[in-house]
Amino acid sequence: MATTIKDVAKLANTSTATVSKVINGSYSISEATVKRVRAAMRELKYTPNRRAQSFAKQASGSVAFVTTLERDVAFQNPHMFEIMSGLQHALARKGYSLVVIDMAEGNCAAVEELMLQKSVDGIVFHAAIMTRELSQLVLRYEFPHVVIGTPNFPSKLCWIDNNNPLSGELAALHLLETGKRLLAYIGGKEMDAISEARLKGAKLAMQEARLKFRDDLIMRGESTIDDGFDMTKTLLAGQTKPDAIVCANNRLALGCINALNVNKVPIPDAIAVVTFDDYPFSRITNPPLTVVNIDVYDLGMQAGKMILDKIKKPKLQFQTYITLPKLIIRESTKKRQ
Amino acid sequence: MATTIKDVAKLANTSTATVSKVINGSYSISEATVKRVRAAMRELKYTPNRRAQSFAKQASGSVAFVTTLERDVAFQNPHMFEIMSGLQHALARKGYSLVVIDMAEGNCAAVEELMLQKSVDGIVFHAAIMTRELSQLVLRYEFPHVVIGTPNFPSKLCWIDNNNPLSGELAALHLLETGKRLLAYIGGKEMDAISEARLKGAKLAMQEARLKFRDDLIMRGESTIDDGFDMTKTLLAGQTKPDAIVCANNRLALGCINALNVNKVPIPDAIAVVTFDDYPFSRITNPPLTVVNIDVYDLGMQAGKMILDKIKKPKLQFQTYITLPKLIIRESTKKRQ
DNA sequence: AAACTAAGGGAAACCGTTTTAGGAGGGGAA
DNA sequence: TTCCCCTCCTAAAACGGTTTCCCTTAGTTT
Repeated sequence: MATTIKDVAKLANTSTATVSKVINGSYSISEATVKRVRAAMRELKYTPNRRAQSFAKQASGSVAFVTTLERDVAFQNPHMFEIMSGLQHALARKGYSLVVIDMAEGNCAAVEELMLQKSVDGIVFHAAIMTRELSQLVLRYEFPHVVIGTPNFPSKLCWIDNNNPLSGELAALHLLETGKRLLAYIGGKEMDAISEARLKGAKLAMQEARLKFRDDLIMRGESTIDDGFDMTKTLLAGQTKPDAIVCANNRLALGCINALNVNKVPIPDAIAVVTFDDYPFSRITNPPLTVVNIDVYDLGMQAGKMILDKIKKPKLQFQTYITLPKLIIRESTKKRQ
Repeated sequence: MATTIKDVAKLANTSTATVSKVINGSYSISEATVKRVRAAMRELKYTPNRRAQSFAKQASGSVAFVTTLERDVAFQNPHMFEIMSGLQHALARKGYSLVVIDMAEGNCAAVEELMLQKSVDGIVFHAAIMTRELSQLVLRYEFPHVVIGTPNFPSKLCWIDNNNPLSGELAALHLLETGKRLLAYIGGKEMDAISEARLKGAKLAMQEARLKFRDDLIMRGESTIDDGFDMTKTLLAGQTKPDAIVCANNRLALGCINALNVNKVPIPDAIAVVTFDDYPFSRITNPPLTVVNIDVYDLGMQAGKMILDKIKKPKLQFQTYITLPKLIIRESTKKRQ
């Protein structure tokens, strides 16, 4: 039999109500009593039973992170881990715990259950799994939520995201500064909101330089190493060869670099390459990759803070970009020494 | 006001006890009653309140995964995500949820709290964060647990791990088969249990071939790309040059390959390279890496099943290796076509 | 027909907290 | 002195299920 609040009350010669108040603060209790209770708690090594607590308080003290742990996708999203890390830290700091849910392909039922069961106080979604249907569902229940990343359809959901357009702009600007003019873009399919946002930013940078992104230099495919390779080959075979390539993400970039190397295209002299998000291996590709990096850990952290805010004040509404992208210049865009 | 079990009971014209029994099964209830109750539940869109359930049942229905989400370390452990994925799936299948806990540097208090608070029914630890102190703590509380990976000190904890020695053996065997004889090993520090286990296996393979691992060809350092690079350089500068290098993990391998390339050492003709764990980028290094791969997803899955077993039968004791390593041969050990 | 058994169902206890409503006691104001 | 107000504390009622224990009923044995 574990020690309960009653044992503490008895030992401290007071009522359970008083003990509870001492634990939770926010009530006026005389200093003497507080001391007595504290001593009793210490003596009995008492810790409140969390299950009873969340039952009585009508709040679980936990937040769900709904994302995809899909085997292959997870590999494509090393970021997920860092986001989760930031999220967990933000929550733990306030005594909340993080429950990870894998949202298999369109399985809204799992999320509905989560809200119905009241097993968590709030939900953080990864934009990658957000569908219109799911969005409706969350709004209908008026459940505290935050989406990390921008949903790729209009919605009234609360979200926070990195500034992807700005990232794209920075990438293109950098290339322009190194004297490149014929920029190509290798991105995901149209539904890939991140890729599109970055492209948008890149286009903006060109426009501001009174240049234009050539439509035939914009390629779209799956976000895989293989497709990055193929799209690059297609670009090389085209009539207008670019003098720089912006890759929407690291997988495409890996494929791209590989294709350039195989075809013995000098990087960056003939074609420079820039991509997004710094990874350990960005430094050891041949040549090392220039990237526009964003702080995903911080993104998770902010999301954590926001969901806690939302839980406190459910009416809170926000849609925002956070964390500024930062350019890390490596050999894929600058001459080797 | 949410709908409760009472509402259902009233509508189905029965008692809450009966409704509860219908929900949980395992009691004899007439078919007619079951139907009536089910209908009422459906009509009211009733879902049991999970907080109340875990309070009444004295079981939270969740399992903690205690690991390190440390910013840098997480990058070094892309595996963590896959393990987590397998774990989550195994748990979800049985209606359990996964709580992720970051165990900051030796913070046993967090784990003790977890057990004291009874906020989870069992704990899965990642071996990387296992200390003697923590081990004692868990054993003292007799708390259901599973350690993924082998603790690097003797302990009575329950654990499951990949067969790292066998992986090492396979790696070395493969090199021997391709005609290599002077094997070098680039690994983590002595306390890196995984690295040591793989080395042990590699040594065994050599022994069986009546060869010996030369001590001066065994290097130890941090598991970073940089140290992999440096250790390889040291090997190249040594008097006895190896004709093959076994790298304890992918970071070391990346550094190693890089160093060989920089020094224009032909791979695999002069020196072959083999490492462990397949990553997307294993395919696109120059040359692509031969790896001995293990199924970490499955590891997580098995750990999930085991912790559920332990929760049911706390006396269960096991320490075991699972999942067989598999060799994936690429150009870093075979001649290019 | 009586006695026994098994199955179905309900009343009430229980799980360990929090929270509410109210009581006791002391101090200050009228 | 009386009244009021504050402070500190407590008894008891939630919170929403599960589980135990017992009662009823119908079927089976003897």
